[in-house]
Amino acid sequence: MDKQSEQFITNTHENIDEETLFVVSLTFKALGDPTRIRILHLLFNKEHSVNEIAEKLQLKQSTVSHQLRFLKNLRLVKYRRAGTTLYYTHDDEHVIGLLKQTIEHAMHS
Amino acid sequence: MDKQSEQFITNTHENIDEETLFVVSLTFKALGDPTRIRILHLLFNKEHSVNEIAEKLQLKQSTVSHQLRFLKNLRLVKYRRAGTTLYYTHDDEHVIGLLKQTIEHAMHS
DNA sequence: TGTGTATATTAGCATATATTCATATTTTAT
DNA sequence: ATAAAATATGAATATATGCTAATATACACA
Repeated sequence: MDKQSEQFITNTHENIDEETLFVVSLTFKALGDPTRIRILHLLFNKEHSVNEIAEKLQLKQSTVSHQLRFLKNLRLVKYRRAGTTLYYTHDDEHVIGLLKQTIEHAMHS
Repeated sequence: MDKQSEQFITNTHENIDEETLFVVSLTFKALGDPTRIRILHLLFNKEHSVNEIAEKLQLKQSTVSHQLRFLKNLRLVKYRRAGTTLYYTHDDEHVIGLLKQTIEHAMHS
């Protein structure tokens, strides 16, 4: 067995494949910013428009819009339109679960 | 009831306190980098020295040392000394759990 | 004490990221 | 068609982040 194959096999359980690594790090990166955490937290229980989010969290409309685009690209949020208003909700139960878990853990420690 | 108190109360369940927000975002930030994920993943099952990590993951010793310091500051890893060699292990079951969950989820989707 | 080995630290650089301002786009209602 | 309201976008800026080379430190042992 040549060295490369050997290394491949011996590392099978220690290496993550590139694609998984990419997805996992992106997921955590999305949750690694206070503004995005606050937005997602606000969307825990009910939908909010962009302006509602901006007002409740004291952020610029532009900031909220940028972060929502980020979250939407990762399919972590979705929206429904009502006239000119867009109501955003979360769209990834797994990620919301991670966030809830971690908030719980941080609060009780 | 004055406006400030009113706002405080109505926002009680929508706002995260500053300290929790800080801890949560730091935790996710730690997991939001491919290199740190690979290191933690390598430490899932057994301890590794700095050089072992560097060799297995094809990273510079300096890079590994820097990331280990980062992880140690957050108490995500610890080490034992054996002569001049430091063997690192993970040191936060909750965070390792988050990582395992997310890797599992990413692989089966 | 001197030498080799393992790890840590410092400084510099390049890239990534978050926010803001200004402006554009989209939709609705008149 | 035009105006108003809500949201999105682009560009600029400031800061954060990760990597690297070079060097320093810590430990073991002759």
